[in-house]
Amino acid sequence: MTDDEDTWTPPEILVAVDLVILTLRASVFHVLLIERGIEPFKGAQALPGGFLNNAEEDIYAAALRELREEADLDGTDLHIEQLGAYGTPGRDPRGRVLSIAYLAIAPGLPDPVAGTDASGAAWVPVERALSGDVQLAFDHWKILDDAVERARSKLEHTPLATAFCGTTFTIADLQEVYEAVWGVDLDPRNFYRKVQRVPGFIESAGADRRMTTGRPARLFRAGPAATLHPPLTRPDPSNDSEEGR
Amino acid sequence: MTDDEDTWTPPEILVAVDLVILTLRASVFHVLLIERGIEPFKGAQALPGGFLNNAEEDIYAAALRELREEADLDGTDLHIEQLGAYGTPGRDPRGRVLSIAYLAIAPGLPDPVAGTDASGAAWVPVERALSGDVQLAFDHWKILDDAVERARSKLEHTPLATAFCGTTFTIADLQEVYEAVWGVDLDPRNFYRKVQRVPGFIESAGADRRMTTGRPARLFRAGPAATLHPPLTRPDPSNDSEEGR
DNA sequence: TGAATAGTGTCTCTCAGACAGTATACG
DNA sequence: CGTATACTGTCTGAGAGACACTATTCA
Repeated sequence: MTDDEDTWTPPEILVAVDLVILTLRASVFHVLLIERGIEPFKGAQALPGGFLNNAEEDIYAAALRELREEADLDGTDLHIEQLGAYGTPGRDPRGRVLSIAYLAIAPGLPDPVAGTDASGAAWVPVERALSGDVQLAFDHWKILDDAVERARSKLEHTPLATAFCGTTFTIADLQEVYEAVWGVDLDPRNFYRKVQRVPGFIESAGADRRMTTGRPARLFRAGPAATLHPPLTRPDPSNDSEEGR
Repeated sequence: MTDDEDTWTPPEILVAVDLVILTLRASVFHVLLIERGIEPFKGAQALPGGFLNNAEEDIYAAALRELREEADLDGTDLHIEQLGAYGTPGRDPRGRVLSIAYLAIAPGLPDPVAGTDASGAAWVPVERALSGDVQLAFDHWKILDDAVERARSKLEHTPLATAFCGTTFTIADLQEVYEAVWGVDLDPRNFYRKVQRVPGFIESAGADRRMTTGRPARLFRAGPAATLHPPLTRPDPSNDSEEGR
């Protein structure tokens, strides 16, 4: 905006939207990946996403549209937040593409995605997707890594864990979310008290119960709190090299 | 990416970079704002920023360039991180502009910015900038608000506060940062112990001292830690309506 | 009845906040 | 000497983690 005021015009750039859709399936933390059918990165796995439809489309609306087209999910039910912009030149071999990444959290979906627009959509365990065994297209490994860290961190200070559950859930369900996303084991009894003590985190959903062997559990729904006071802190990973005392 | 595979081409969009530069001046939390000299929003205050130079420029590099051009700051010394993308259609009355916002933290700069590219650059207290008394251009109020909340939050879990100080600082300096950014008063004695206990937060910078009235203070520099364990938590704002006991 | 899961009580250790008290500079 | 700032010690109450114990269901 300094030199060449008369002749210079700002460049126009291709803008895309990428989605990191996280969920819990059978108590395991999963992400939705799609096998690319065309070059570049043909045959590799990629996050669902695509370009803006037109120069007037809102980026958030584009994220909702891709969610519908590629995962057959209704974004109005889900937690969605923006992760950030990934715009390093060269990240797409076809040319300059600026991608806005979104993080979506879905309640456990029992069946693999089928009949969707993209062929080869599949839920992949996050641990496997980040392990290096899976070939990820573009800079999608970095985007996924950022998304997972964002989710892990937000579990501590926000009620994000409830977004992994349905409208009602038990405290054991909530604990499964924390254990799967953080990759740790938690004491059910301490977890129980801790969660109950945070004002506005969860509230009772009637005297309802639930089928299982053992004593029925109370059902809860997400409460009005936007942040957790006190927070639920992750166990310190510095206690790794522990001895049997 | 679904219909009109043969005829449709993705739209190209103008991409800009906006900077939220935060610092401490005389123990008060400030942000750098620039008075706009041209329409739209002529006469209003705006965050420094501008369009990408060309279609190959990296967005992070563009942020560094704007930092140099508009604030005469060298980004290699500063903490810089991406805040997010702001792309609502209509945010710029001239047309569709997607803006990538960056957060920069600078050590206290004693003098107002002068001799810079943009006329009317000024440090404005954050509280005043967000109060509504200052007319902010575009959606810059929202960007600033997000940036301030990001900074406040990161003070808890990362050594970000050291980015507000020079290479060496006293613990009292660090406390001023926390007090100014959070807008609270802290007990110096508890703060002292708390900060010292976090491994890797700060480390002694020799037996150096410092001029002031009263006992000289030890100097420290930023330590190697990327996150603070345990964190420094903000006082609970729910203790507002307190009585005199 | 036993197995399985849900939920409670209680102990101990650590940490946060309050604040008395000591140390070292300047005038 | 007093004053101002830097730093240390100690008390108390709240929360984290460990774990014994009670409650309620199904087979």
